Formats: sequence, C-alpha cells, structure tokens
Amino acid sequence: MDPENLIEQCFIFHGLPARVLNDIVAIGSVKKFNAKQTIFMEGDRATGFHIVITGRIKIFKLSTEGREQTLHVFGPGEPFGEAAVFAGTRFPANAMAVKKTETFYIPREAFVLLLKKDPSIAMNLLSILSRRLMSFAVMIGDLSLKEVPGRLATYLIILMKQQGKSDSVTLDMPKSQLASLLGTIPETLSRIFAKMQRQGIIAVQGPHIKILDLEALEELSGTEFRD
Amino acid sequence: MDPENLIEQCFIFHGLPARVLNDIVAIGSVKKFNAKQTIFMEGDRATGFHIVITGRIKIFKLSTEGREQTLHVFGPGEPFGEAAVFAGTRFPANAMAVKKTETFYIPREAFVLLLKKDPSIAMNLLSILSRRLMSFAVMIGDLSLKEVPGRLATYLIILMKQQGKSDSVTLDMPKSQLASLLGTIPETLSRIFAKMQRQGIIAVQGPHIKILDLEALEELSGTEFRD
DNA sequence: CGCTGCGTTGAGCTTCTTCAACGATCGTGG
DNA sequence: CCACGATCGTTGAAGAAGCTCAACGCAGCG
Repeated sequence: MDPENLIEQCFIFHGLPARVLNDIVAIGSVKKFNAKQTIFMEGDRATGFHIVITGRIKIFKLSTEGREQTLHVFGPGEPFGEAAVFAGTRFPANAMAVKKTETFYIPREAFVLLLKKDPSIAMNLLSILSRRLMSFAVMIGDLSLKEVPGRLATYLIILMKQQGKSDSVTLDMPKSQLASLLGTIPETLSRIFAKMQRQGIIAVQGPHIKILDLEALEELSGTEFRD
Repeated sequence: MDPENLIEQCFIFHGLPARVLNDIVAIGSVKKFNAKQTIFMEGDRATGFHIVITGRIKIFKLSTEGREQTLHVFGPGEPFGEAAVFAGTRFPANAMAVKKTETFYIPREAFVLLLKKDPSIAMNLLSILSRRLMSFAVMIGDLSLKEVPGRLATYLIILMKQQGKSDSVTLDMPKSQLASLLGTIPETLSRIFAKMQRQGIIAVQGPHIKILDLEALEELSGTEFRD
C-alpha cells in the first residue's frame, strides 16, 4: 500500500489535482506506532499532523489524578492534530495508538507553504474542522446537560445508524474505552448497562447489544435525530 | 459605521484584497437584534452565518429540562454560525443576543460560491475554526475532569491575563451567565465563590474579584499556562 | 412603590466517583 | 498444554459533589 493511493482516497485531500497530491506525498512520510504508544502529548509544540493509514488512535485529555476523557477515536483516512498545526499552537490533548498503527505524517512548515500556494487544499479542511467543531459542541452539551444513561442512549442510537441496524449494535471499542468517551468510568458504565438491561431496554452480551425498546432509548437520549 | 470598514477589520477577512472584500460586503447585510432576541435555534438549517458588529451574543445548548450550557460568548468582530454553514448542516446550538446587537449576515449560497472563486478566503477561517476546536477540546476536558472550583479558578486566571492584571479581575458577565459557561448553576457558583473567599483565596465585591492567593488558585486550576 | 433580575443561603436528595474485591477471558511463555 | 499475567468487566458499600426546591435580600428602574 503506497502512500499516494491512500492519500488521494482520504476525504481531506479528495478532489485535489494530481500535482497537489504529489506535492503532499513528497513532503510527508509514513510513521509506525505500536499499540499504546504515544504519538504526541498535550503541551507539545505542533510541528506537524498525521493521517491514519492503518490502525486506530485516540485523542484524550488527562486529569491531574489520571482520569481520562477521550475526545476522539480515529481510524483509517482520518487526520488528527491538524487544528493545532493550523493555529500554530501546542497540542491541547494527547494522541495514542490503541493498536498497531501507521500514519502519514505531514510536517507543519512545508504544509503551510503548500496551503499558501494552493489554497484550494483548504476547502476540505474547512469542512472537516467544521464537522469536528459541531461534534464537540454536541459533546459539551451532552457532558454538561445529560446524565450518563442519556449519553449512552445517544451513543447507541448513533451507532445503530452507523451500522445500519434497527434492533442491535456491536460496540466498536472496549467498554472501558467507551466509558472514557462518554465522560465516565467503567464502573458507572457497567452499572448503567445493567440497569438498562433490568428495565428491559436492551440486552447485553459482551460487545453485542440488542435493542429491545427503541422508544425508551430515544426518550432517555433526549436528542432529536434529524438527517 | 459602514459595513465595509468593519468587515475588513475583522480577523476573519483580514488581509484579503479589496476586490474580495467588496464581494463580501455585496452579498451580506446588517441585521439588528434586541437583548434576549433569538438569532437562530438548534436544529435550524444553517442558511448563513453572522459576524458581530456591535453588542454581544451567546451560543448555548439547552437540556430537555431547560438548563443551559453556554458554549461561547461573542463580541464585535467575531463570526458565529460559520461551522454549520461550511458543513452544510443544521445549527447544533442556539444563538441569542445578550444585549442590543447588530450583526453582518452572510448567506450561505453566495458565500460558498465566493469561497470557491477565492479559496484564499479560507485561510483565516481555517485558523479561526482551529482555535475554536482547541478551545472546545479544553472545555470538554475541564467539564469532564475538573470540578467546579477548578473550572472557576481556570477562568479567573485566564481573565486576569486578558485584563493584564496581576491581583484582581472584573467579571465580564453576570455571575448567572458565568455559571452557565462553567457548566454549573448560579447556586453552586455562588457557594464556590463564598468558599474560596472563606479560604482567603479571593475577595469578592460584586463583579470585582481580588486575587489574594494566586498560588492556591493555580493549584485549584490544575492547568499549566504556557504561552 | 412594586416589579424584575440577580445573587445568596439552607436542606435534602440524586448521581456519580472512589475503593475494594472478584470473575472471566485471552494470549503467551514455560 | 497448562499456568500466569494482563486486560476487561462486574458488583458492593460508602462518600463527595453538585443539583433541586425554596426562601429571602438587594438593587435598579419604570
């Protein structure tokens, strides 16, 4: 799998002319990370950003006591660290591979020059950053205004849509990781799962969740799901 | 105050050639809002975005029970609603004038055409969206990983820097609004203020806060403040 | 003067975290 | 092949943080 094919398939560079793609491939390089290896840390100067080629990474913040809040989990084709690069600041969070991962690394200086030469590169970036900004807005609202059952319900419904199922979902990460994404801890999440099961809303078998009462789930979620 | 001068002074359009600025002024229009007037609501289709000319607006989410989480408070020169416009989706939150406000409104369709014609417009936008994304990342971390005293301490320290003071700050909004920004309610914020005062960390006189023990405040905050 | 918005304080309660223990699964090296 | 450690998940008991509800004070202003 050579970088060029992968790069042009990523949404971030989709639709760009071959000339520009070549420039991008020319300034970047492939980096490899083992599971649990740190890619960058909060406070590091953002000297470049990555695009996941294979594997999976998470972006997270740590409290002083060591609790973890996951902001994002990214897979193939998704860029991360770009915001800090464009803003020219330090990374506001940590990045770690959750499994063996390859990334395409693009250094800041060269990329900023490319951007100036070819501002059309910015268009897809605008769209990506906008989407992430909005998903963060939702996350802030959920963290602040919903309780854990509501957040879990919302997550399950979104996952259902993603997986195109109407009565079951399969969690795409360990429950402990999900807890961190939902802004809680494994113990609490486990209790909520048990409670929702007791209430007959879902049935849990490991990572497989049967949705028994979608109505109740939507009620718990409190979110309107319009296109 | 005619729009043209204001528009070119905004960071969002800073450094653009006169030709482009004229185009932008041509497609936009001035809108006026009274205090407490809704500008747009969560779920509305994003048919355009605004730039604050005078006044002040807030972006916020509401829980089903009516509690409010403020995401942003914006003043003159700051754009809002752009993310939903670039992503072509609905607004993920509400916007309301907190006092009498004028905005420069830019409709989506025309602006997207302009962007395609002149991608250089996108550069400043990239920087703005990146900064907001990072500030949201911080907000998520704070909401999830810090308790209210920590968030308040962080806010006070940032405000000190903004105001260039070293031993006092003046709150730039009502305490009830601050509560919503910090992800809590007025009662709780009031209690925290009282407690920090009892502990000799600060002295509160209405909106004026004297910082008596910066050390303790930084300790509470838990954030490293690097450049 | 009385209304309205803002702020404060108290009492009770819910939610969630902490701490601790325990069970299950899985991959690996002996 | 089994034993071991590591990861993951579950459950219980206790405690902390923050929310709800309610009452009240105070200031500004029509």
